[in-house]
Amino acid sequence: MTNQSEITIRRRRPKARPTEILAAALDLFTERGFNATRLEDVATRAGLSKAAIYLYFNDKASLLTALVQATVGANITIAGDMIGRHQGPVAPLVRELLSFMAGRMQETRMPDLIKLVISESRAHPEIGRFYLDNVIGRALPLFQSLIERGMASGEFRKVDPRLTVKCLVGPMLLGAIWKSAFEPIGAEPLDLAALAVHDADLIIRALQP
Amino acid sequence: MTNQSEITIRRRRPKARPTEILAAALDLFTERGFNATRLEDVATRAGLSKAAIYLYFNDKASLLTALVQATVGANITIAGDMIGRHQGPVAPLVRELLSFMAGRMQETRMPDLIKLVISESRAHPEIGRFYLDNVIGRALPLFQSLIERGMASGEFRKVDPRLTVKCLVGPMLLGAIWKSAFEPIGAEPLDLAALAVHDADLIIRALQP
DNA sequence: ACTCTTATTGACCAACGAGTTAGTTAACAA
DNA sequence: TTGTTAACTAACTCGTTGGTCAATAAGAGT
Repeated sequence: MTNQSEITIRRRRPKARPTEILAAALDLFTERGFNATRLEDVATRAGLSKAAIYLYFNDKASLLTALVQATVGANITIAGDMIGRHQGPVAPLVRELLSFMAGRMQETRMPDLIKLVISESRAHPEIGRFYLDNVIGRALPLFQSLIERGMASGEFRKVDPRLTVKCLVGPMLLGAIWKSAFEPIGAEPLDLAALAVHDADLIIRALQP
Repeated sequence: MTNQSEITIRRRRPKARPTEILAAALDLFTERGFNATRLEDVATRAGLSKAAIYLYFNDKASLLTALVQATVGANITIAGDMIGRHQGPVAPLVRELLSFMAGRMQETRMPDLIKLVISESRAHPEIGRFYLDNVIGRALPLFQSLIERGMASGEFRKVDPRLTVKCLVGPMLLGAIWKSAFEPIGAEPLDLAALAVHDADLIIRALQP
């Protein structure tokens, strides 16, 4: 408020702008939600004017699209590598992957982004479609291949891999929504790491022949 | 469009209004989302004027609150009865309860309502809080007591009941979001009944001593 | 110093939609 | 028939905000 060093000095830094804008947008979208966030506020937080945002993005929705693109892709690629590289029994890898997910959920703003995508997928189908194709459509088959590998080697009993994958991932989705939607309004904190361990434990046991 | 019988005849039917308004609101909220729905449209679909809505509801948000209250409370009570009445081994009851949930998800608009609550809990904390207290805060302990009963009788092995409940419910939440957020934009349909059966199956197996 | 390019902005607008109000009409009782 | 009340609406207010544009200034090159 009384911060005198906040006097805006016009600067031309076209390279740095987009990421600054996205960072500000992520902050505000997760704090107040997509609709309640005024582009004006994104601008001030990013240290430029609202009009300048339109030099770098087409409209409000494309901010969200860019955010999803920048954030989620990387994690899936890492997970894919983990799975591709791995040899031997798959049970430890299942544990490792779930713990990896839990870690990302605690450290990054993935839960908020997931909530945003779910919330806005009606009003902005492009965003939902992108998420469906690039996150869900990649993550689920990845896990599914893992289960199938375990079944082929006799490590796991025969089950429907598609349903099993959803049972494996469901609790983590619950965790994400818990963190992003319910903790902010007073729900007791949920230990995602512990949930991941327990989840992996239950599913692996359930898959013993 | 050319429906001549649509000439609006003013009627005074105060008893019927609220439910008609809520029905219209539910339709539109789930179709277009909460923010994108104009109160004007709710009014026309309900067959009255926007101003009349304010005779029955305080504001837009209270429409959503009323919707949640009317829809979710009943189911939980039913589930509570099922659990209270039940005797003997709990495994069959777990299956029955999950299948009951799946049924409600397929037949009613619960998935859409859940998505709405999640989406709007930031902008309208009262709604989120209500859901937290009356749905989550009732449903989870209910399931938890069931698990604990099974553990006490020796039917289940000892596990953390809180985490286990979340692993049990998570897949159903995934199902709800799948139906409400992703199926409308082209995701392959998900058989919730089959998911419920599989989910119950996995968890019960995982809980064998 | 002086251009020239382009990043940046202040000021604007059009549209929109939640909520209000003053007036109108249905229903019913006396 | 008429008066009264409660249900209802047309038409308005008013704050809000996404998006635009002409004007401005920062920096690079000369």
